[in-house]
Amino acid sequence: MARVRKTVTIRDVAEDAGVSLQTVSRVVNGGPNVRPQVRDKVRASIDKLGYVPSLAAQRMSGSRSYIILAINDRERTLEDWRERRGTDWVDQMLLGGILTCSQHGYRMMVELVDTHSDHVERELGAALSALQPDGVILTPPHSENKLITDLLAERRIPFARIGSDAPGPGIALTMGDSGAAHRATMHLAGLGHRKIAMIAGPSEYSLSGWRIEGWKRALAEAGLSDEGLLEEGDFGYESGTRAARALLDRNPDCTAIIASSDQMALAALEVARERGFDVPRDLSLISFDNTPIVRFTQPPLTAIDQPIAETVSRAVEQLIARESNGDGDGVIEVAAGLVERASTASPPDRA
Amino acid sequence: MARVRKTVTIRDVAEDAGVSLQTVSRVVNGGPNVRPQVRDKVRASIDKLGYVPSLAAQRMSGSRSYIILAINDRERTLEDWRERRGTDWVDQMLLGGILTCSQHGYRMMVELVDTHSDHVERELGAALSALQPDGVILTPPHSENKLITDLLAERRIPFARIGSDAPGPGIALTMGDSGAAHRATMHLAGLGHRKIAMIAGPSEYSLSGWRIEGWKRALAEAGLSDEGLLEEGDFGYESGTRAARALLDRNPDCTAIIASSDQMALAALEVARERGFDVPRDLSLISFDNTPIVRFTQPPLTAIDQPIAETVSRAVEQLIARESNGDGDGVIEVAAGLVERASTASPPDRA
DNA sequence: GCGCAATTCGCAATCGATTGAAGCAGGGCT
DNA sequence: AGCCCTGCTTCAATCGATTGCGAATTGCGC
Repeated sequence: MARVRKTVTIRDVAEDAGVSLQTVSRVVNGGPNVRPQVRDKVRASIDKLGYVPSLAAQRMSGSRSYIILAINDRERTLEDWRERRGTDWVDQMLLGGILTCSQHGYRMMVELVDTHSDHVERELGAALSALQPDGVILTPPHSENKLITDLLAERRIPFARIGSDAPGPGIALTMGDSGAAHRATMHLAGLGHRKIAMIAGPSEYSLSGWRIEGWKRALAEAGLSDEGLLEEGDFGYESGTRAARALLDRNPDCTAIIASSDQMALAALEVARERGFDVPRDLSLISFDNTPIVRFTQPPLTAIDQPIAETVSRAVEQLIARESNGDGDGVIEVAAGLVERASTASPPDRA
Repeated sequence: MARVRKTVTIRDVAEDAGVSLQTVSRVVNGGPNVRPQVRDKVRASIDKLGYVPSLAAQRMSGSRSYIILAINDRERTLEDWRERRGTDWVDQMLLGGILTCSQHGYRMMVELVDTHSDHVERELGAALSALQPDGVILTPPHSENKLITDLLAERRIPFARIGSDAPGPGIALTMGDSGAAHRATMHLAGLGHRKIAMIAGPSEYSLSGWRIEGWKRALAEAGLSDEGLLEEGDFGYESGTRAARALLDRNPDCTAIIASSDQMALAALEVARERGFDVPRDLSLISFDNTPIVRFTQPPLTAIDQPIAETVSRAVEQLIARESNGDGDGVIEVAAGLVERASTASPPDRA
C-alpha cells in the first residue's frame, strides 16, 4: 500500500498488455503497424499503470529531446528589465510557450543569458550540450545577436527569433510593430490631431526602427509632418520623462504622443500633469506593451497590445513542425491590437 | 571546418586525455581517487573539447535528474493572475529559481497546473514521471493542496512549499507575512494613526490569515481596536474598490489602510481620490507585494516588499542540500521588507 | 486449400553516463 | 625474496526507450 511506487517502464506496460516493448513504443509514438485491437489493449494498460515515457530515456535513444529552450536576457531580467519594461513579457512568454509545448508533448526550459557577456557562446553552448533542445526561441535583444544565431546555425538547431523580421537564419516572428505604430498614428490623425509625436525605443532594438517607420508612414499618408516630433528613450521611466519634456518644450502645439513602452507613457502622463495638461483633453497618449499598469492610471491608457503569448506559441509550433517537415525559415507576422481607453480624444480647439 | 560538430561525449574526452571513461566521470563528479596530475589533464581535455555532460544520460544512469520542477497555477496565470496580483511573482520566481539552480548545476522547469481541476494528480503525476525531478517547488495556492503534497510524499520527492508555514511534509518557506503586517501596522501606529484598517486577501490563502494575525497583534500592542476595520478581498482591483468603500463608509475616522495586494491598494487609492481624500494627508496607504506599479502611482505607495526571488532561491538550495543530506523538513522564514514611499504620513488633526 | 503479399511482432543493439567490482601497479612488511 | 595491501584505474553491467531487421502472422485472391 504505502510501498514506494517503482517507476512504471515501458516494459511493465508490455508485460501487462501481453505484447513486446516495441509494440508499446509504436502505440505511444503513433507507429504505423499496430492492429486497432492491440493498440486499444496497450492503451488500456498504459492508463491502468499510469505509464508516462521518461523524457531522459526518450532523448537517449531517439533523435528528439522534446525540449524547447527559451533564451531570455539575464542582465535585463535581474536589474533593468523590470525597471524598464515591466515583467509581463516573461509571464506571457511562459504562458504561450509552456502551454503550447505541452500540447505537443514537449517541454520548455528557460535559460537566462547575458547578451553583453563575453561568455555568451560558452554559456549557451553548455546549455545546448546539456539539454540538446529540439528548438530554441530567442527573445529580444538576443534575436539579433550574431554570435548566438551563428552558434545555433552551426549546430543545426532550429530556432525562432521573436521580435525580428530580418530574413536571416532561423524563423523570424514580428509582432507587426510597423503596422501597430501606423494604426496608432492613424487613430490619432482620425481624431483630428495634427502634431503627433513619438517617443521611440533604443535604436539597438530593430523594433524601434519599425515603429518609427510605421509612424512616419502614417503621418505621410495623413499629410502631416514629423519634424521635431521624434525623441528616443530606453523604454525606462526616466528616459520617458526626459523625452516628453523635450518634445513639449520644442512643440507647444503637440497634442498627441505615442510612447514605445508603458513606462515611458507613464512618464509622459506625469509630465503632462506637472504642466497642468489634462489627458486626454489637452494631450492624447498611446503606449506600447499594454502591461497591467496602464489600466489603472488616471486616465487608463489607450495602448498597443503586444500578442507575446501568441507569438511565442506560434514560434513553438513552427519549431516543432519544422523539425518534422524540414521546412525552411520564414518570416511570420502576428498582428498587435489597439486597446482604446480613456487617454485619447480629439485635440483641443486652438485659435 | 563548417562540418557539423558531433556531440562531444565522455568517451571523446577519455580518448583525448588518454584515460578511461570512468576516470573522466570521477573528475567531473569530484570522485575521490584521481591523481591531481591526471585530473588536470582531464580538465584540460574537457575545456579543449568543450565537453558538457548530457543531462539525459546523467539521469539515465545516476540517481539524480538535476531537475527542479516549479509548480505554478495555470488557471490564475491564464486568466486571473495578472488581473489580480500582477505578474511579478512569476518573474521573480524564475530569477531566484533558475539562477540558483544553475549555480548548483541544476535546471529548473516550470509546470502549470490548475489546482481546481479534477486531473491535478494525473497532470502532475505525468510531469513527475516524465521529468523525474529531484525536487519540487510549490507556489500558492498549491502549497497547501493536500492532493499534491500527498502525491509528492508518496513518491518520496523532496518538495518545498512557498508561502506556507504548516509544518507538514515538505519544507515550508514563509515570507514572514505576520511579521510584515505587524511591522506595517506599527509603522502607522508610530505615525500617530489610531484607526488602522486592513483589506485582507482571500481566506483560502493561509497567508491572508497570518497578515490579519500580525495586524491584530500590532493593534493590541499599540492599545488599538480592530473592530470593524477588516475587509476581505480577492487580491483583485475590483474587490479592493468594494472593500475600501465599505471600510470608509463604516469608519469615517479611519486614517490608514493596509491592503494585502498592490492591486487592492491601487483601488483604495482611487476610492480615496473619488472621495476627495488626499493621500497621504487624509489617508495613509500601505500595500503588499511592491510590484513595479506602485512606484508610479500618485503618490508612490509605501509597500511591503516580498522577497520572492530570495525565497525560491532558498527553496532550491534546501532541496538540493536535502537530497544529499537527507535532512528532515522544516520551516524557514525569509523576512519581508518595508519600502517607505510617499503614501504614508501622520494622520490629520481632528477635533 | 494454397501461395504470395502485406502487415505485425520480437530480438538485439544503441544512445551517454554512472557505478560496483575486478585488475594492476608499487611499497612496506616479515 | 615473497606476500599482502593500498591506491588508482579499467572492465562490464545498467538505466528506459527507440529502431532496424528478421520472423511470424494475417489477409486475400484464385
